[in-house]
Amino acid sequence: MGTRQAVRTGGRSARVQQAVHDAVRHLLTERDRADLTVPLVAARAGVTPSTVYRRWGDLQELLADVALQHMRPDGPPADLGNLRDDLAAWAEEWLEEMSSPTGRAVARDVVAGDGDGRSTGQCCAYTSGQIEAILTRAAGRGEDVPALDAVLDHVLAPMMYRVLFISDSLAPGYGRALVGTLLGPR
Amino acid sequence: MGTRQAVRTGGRSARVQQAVHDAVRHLLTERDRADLTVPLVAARAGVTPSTVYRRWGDLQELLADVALQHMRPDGPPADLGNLRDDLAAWAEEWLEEMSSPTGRAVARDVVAGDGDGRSTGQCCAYTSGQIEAILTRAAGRGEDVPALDAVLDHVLAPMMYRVLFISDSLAPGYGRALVGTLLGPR
DNA sequence: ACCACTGAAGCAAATATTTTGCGTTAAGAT
DNA sequence: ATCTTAACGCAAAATATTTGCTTCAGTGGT
Repeated sequence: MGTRQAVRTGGRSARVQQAVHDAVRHLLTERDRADLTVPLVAARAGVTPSTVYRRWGDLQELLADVALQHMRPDGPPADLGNLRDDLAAWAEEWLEEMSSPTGRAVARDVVAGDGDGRSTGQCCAYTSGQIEAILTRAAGRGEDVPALDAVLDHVLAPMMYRVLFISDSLAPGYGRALVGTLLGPR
Repeated sequence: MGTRQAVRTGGRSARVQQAVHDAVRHLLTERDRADLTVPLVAARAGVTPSTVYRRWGDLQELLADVALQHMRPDGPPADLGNLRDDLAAWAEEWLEEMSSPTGRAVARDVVAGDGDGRSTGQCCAYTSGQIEAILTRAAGRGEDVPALDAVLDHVLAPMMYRVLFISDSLAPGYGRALVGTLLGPR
């Protein structure tokens, strides 16, 4: 019984994943999402369709995967010196990214493309991680901090609800207002 | 220039819609949702696939349409005599329906299947209508009532977030607790 | 550095699906 | 009762998906 072979993460596999992701992102800028197809993406990526089908299963899961990359935080949350401003800044930035047509589509793709709970789970992990970083930092300063769940319930959830369900443009300062409601008057 | 012809709502069209919806609901109880296809649904409904494609566009939109029926309230919200209990009862009932695997799938279908904002919009209309009925009734009694948006932000949104993004089972009393946070201590 | 092992990609044939043109049926308006 | 045309059925054509088999190239062992 030989050694167990590892999953392949580098080299050609990595290049294919990169090429396919790039192809999706590029096509999404020049065509309507409704007429994206796997063969189209594969052609643009210089890959056979069957490769895409075997790795991602179907277009929905591929879109969810690409959407997740889009949601991955690019760095630790900004440090403005106090909890209220840190949370408000993070919320406003999140809204800025997610309330655009592109952002809304990203959110929908994440929700739509998870047979199991993988993509939504990873999405939660990203945002929870960012919020936790903010809370931990504030606790280190000696501030009173709310529970992570309270922030999810009363700041993130309302923003996500509006992004997913309501297409009206959002009032500026909405994120900051939610933080104000959570933390109470200054 | 002749009279504009109306959309057909009754007779054969209605029967086809009914048959197709029934077929989807039935198949969903005996097969995994991943291997539902339009031809399969059409066969069960006794209809040609092209009929389904022409009326609904694709499987996702059909599933969203069926999911919407599932979310349509079956009556006015229960009247327990005061705002707090009315909201709490409504929230708990909503959770009961939507936190099951079936309920989660329904929510996901509504979000996934809307190219425009039709299905999410209708979904909002249903829930907003129910909440508004509760608020209006309470106002008629002379109670202080929160704004509709406040209920959406701090009661419905957190519940929807958990249904869509977190697969853990929900703590009993979660809906009532959210209402408590919104309305303040009794 | 080379080799053996095998996961992942390519290719192409077999299936399944979606789209489309056209004839037919029946809902709704006059 | 009659007319108009939206919506359905059918079948052919176009696309997309699955699958068996072969080839290619990371990864770990020597």
